[in-house]
Amino acid sequence: MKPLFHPRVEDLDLSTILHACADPTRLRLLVDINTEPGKTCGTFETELSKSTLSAHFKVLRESGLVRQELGPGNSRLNWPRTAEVQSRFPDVISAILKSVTRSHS
Amino acid sequence: MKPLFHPRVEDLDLSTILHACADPTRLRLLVDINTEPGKTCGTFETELSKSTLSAHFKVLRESGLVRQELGPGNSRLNWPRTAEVQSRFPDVISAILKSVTRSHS
DNA sequence: TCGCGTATTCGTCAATTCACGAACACTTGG
DNA sequence: CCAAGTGTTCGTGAATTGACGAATACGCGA
Repeated sequence: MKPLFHPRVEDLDLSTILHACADPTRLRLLVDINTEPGKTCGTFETELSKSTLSAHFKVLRESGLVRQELGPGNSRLNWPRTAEVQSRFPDVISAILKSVTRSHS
Repeated sequence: MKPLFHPRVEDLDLSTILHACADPTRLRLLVDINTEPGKTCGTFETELSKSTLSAHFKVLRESGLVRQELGPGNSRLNWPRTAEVQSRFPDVISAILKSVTRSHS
């Protein structure tokens, strides 16, 4: 099987990361992954089709915001790479996540 | 003449703001505006055409990141609305701006 | 090995984005 | 009033995005 691509920390690009966060669906996914690390793709609440959701996860993964690891039964476990991203761009992701959870409550 | 539209603070939308920041050109403009408040549109270093640049300023303005004010000779003075944006989404913009200036030096 | 569950890939499609030049609008100095 | 300077608007075109269903790939339990 094909290994999933993940950018190295030194290759992270701020514009790419912001673009990944700029979509409401992806921002929601990112918050959920950070709230409940290790969730599989099928466990997210959404109205979107599987293929659309898969594409969004791909954007998050290739931007470096999320690490996807193979789980049981061909599932993907989604882990936040927030700490790694913060090492390159301090406070950016944490501030975004806080703003979302804050305005949502 | 037509007054330029500016969103109210309570109408700011995080996804819209992140989208505005996600373009490298606009991010650069935003940094420049914050570094040197009051610059006119024509004083930014760029290879882009006037119409393209004008469109980018419009995105920044309509997202709420920048206030454009009429200056002498039909020019536009560009002011950051960073403080206002921060009141809705604390630390988001400041963290982004710091990351850009930091990685650029 | 067969079938089920999970997720990706592919092809398509409508909508949006980003770029440009030409034309227009507005202010100001001569 | 005219010309120069500054930006916006409009029409165009190429590229990207975001959505979907159908088909495919993979792991695992029976």
